[in-house]
Amino acid sequence: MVSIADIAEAVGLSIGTVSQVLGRQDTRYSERTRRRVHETAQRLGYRPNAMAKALGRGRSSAVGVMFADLTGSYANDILASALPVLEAAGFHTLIGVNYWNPEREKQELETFLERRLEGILALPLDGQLANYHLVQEAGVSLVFMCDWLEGIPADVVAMDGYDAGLKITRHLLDRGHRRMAILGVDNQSEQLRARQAGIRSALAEAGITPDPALVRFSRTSDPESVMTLTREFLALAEPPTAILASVDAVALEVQEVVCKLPLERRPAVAGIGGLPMSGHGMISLTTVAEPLAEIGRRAAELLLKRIGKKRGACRQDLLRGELAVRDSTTSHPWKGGV
Amino acid sequence: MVSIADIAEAVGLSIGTVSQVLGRQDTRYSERTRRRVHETAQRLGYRPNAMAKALGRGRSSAVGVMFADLTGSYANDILASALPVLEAAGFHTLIGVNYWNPEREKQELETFLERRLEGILALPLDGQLANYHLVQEAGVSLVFMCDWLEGIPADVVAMDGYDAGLKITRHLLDRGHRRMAILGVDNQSEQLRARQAGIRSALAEAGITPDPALVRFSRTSDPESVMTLTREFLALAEPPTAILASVDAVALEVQEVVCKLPLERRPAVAGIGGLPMSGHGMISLTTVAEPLAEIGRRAAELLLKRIGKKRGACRQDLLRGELAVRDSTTSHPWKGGV
DNA sequence: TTGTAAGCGTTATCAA
DNA sequence: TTGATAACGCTTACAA
Repeated sequence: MVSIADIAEAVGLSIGTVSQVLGRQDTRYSERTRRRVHETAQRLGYRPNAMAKALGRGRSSAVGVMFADLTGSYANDILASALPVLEAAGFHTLIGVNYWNPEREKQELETFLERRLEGILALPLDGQLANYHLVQEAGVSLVFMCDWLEGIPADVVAMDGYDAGLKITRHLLDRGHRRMAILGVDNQSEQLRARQAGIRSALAEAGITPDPALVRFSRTSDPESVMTLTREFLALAEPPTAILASVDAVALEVQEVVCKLPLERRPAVAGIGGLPMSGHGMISLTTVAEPLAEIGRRAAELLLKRIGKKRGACRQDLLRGELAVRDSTTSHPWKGGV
Repeated sequence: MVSIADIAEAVGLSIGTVSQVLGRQDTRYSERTRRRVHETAQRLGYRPNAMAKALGRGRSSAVGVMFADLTGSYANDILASALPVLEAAGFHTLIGVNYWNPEREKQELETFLERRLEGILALPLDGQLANYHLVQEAGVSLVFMCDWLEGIPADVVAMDGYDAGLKITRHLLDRGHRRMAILGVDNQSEQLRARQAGIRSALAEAGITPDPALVRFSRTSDPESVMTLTREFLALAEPPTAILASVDAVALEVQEVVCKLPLERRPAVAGIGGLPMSGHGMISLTTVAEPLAEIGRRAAELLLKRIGKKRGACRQDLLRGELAVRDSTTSHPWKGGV
């Protein structure tokens, strides 16, 4: 691999000079020198060594982004809007995936730290305070996206879950539903808690006390669990007229069951999140869409600010999601209200 | 940041000793020394600097994986099976995304090279020979996944597109379709070419010469284009009884249009790829599923071999996809054949 | 069993 | 406008 030293030798200049010419767009060297250095670098096929550079400068100029998985378009959409911001500021971005495994989350964060990343954007697994303690002890800037950890003092950019819960529930109420089932997940992250709170508030507003039999929590990422609960709802003496899931993925599973029923027995279904799948004409799930692009952009900007000046109060940036009304709550027998 | 030198000083040993103790599981040092070094490292909160380590050893122990985007579960599933293999061999994995932009693909590959990655797993954009020439000139091991570039001598692990085309077409023929529309995409990658070839072979087998009016190519990633073509098919004097898309994403768009039609006018729809969405009960698209997990695992293994011994003939590992028969081709008026 | 010292490929500082 | 030289944090002979 050709190094700066090879260029220096080939062109008959010192290493320092070559480094300077190649590293800055300074004009403190003669036109002739600069031209010769660049030409030689080109000719020799020189490619800077990022690690040596980082070591020499004392900073990696890189940040990390941590996701639980890469399904749907979560990671895709967030990165699409975060990357340009980060790159414009001269940062390279490493992507970490923990596959919902706390152990792996720790491991990935650890490699982030070993690579001396200057900041981390993370969608944290719920309950893993220790992992992010690690990050903060290491003095690395941290911004949570989409969710957060009570107890870790970091900036947050996320959808306003309370508002989302409120919106979707009011929508169902508006359509005349008085008896709706609430399907949460046992993964009790702050974001999900907020959504639940919003849902309950909306019900309370309408003077409805949720029937305990209609409030259940499915095991995370276990489709079977969701289907079973759904069937139980439907088998009740007085089944719900609507099923509201606090996460789109769960709502989609609910639909798997519901779509087998004859039209007149199907409850309305709604979710929260805005998975791309929910927008397909054959699924058409009513939901509140998380503004992922906006979240990614703002999170990146906030991280840059943090990297700039470490200290300062934590910002909690909650963005409103948009209600997407679709067939799953409108083209039903009770269309137009009771 | 605490370094190996800090530990050495604190414990009263030389830097070399500390490095050895921390870096190997050798037993060539006294029990006492090893214990003290480890304890001190722990106490001081030492975290090795990955970049310094790489520089010192002359190898990065890292590889890169390049994707076009992170939607669906392509990247997710491939990584899920590739990462364990790579990690077991002591490699860290960097993820690159090019968002279908050749310029960005080049840029990302360039940073891979600047970080001195030892190998690259890539799902290449079609037609960008130059980008991967770059990689090979740099002497970095390369394995293509899912698709490949004619002209770049690299190992390949992908679904057998020809076989997939054959399978899905035969399935439609079996169900009695004689007049089917073929919807490709103008992105003519090798994988897509192979699928088209398979489709044509199956038709030829059945003695069918495709009606030119029924073979069209949509602009990649342009839903409008797909919908328009679909409507044109349906508006023909003699409309097709089935629409076969060479990519699931396109088939899903076709379904967007088709699902609005009354049942008796709906053609069957089929795709190739196996997007997770296609398996949802409300979509239920017949397709040939790419064995992503297997592709990821094998690609990683092949890459490791390549990193071991650079030279050797290129392997082209084509895996059979599995036909998933679903409602989109079975629950139709012509169910059971013409 | 431990220490010394020469790299690895840069950047940065300070003379010349 | 250039050239030495000391970092950066670690590995790895080789010497003691």
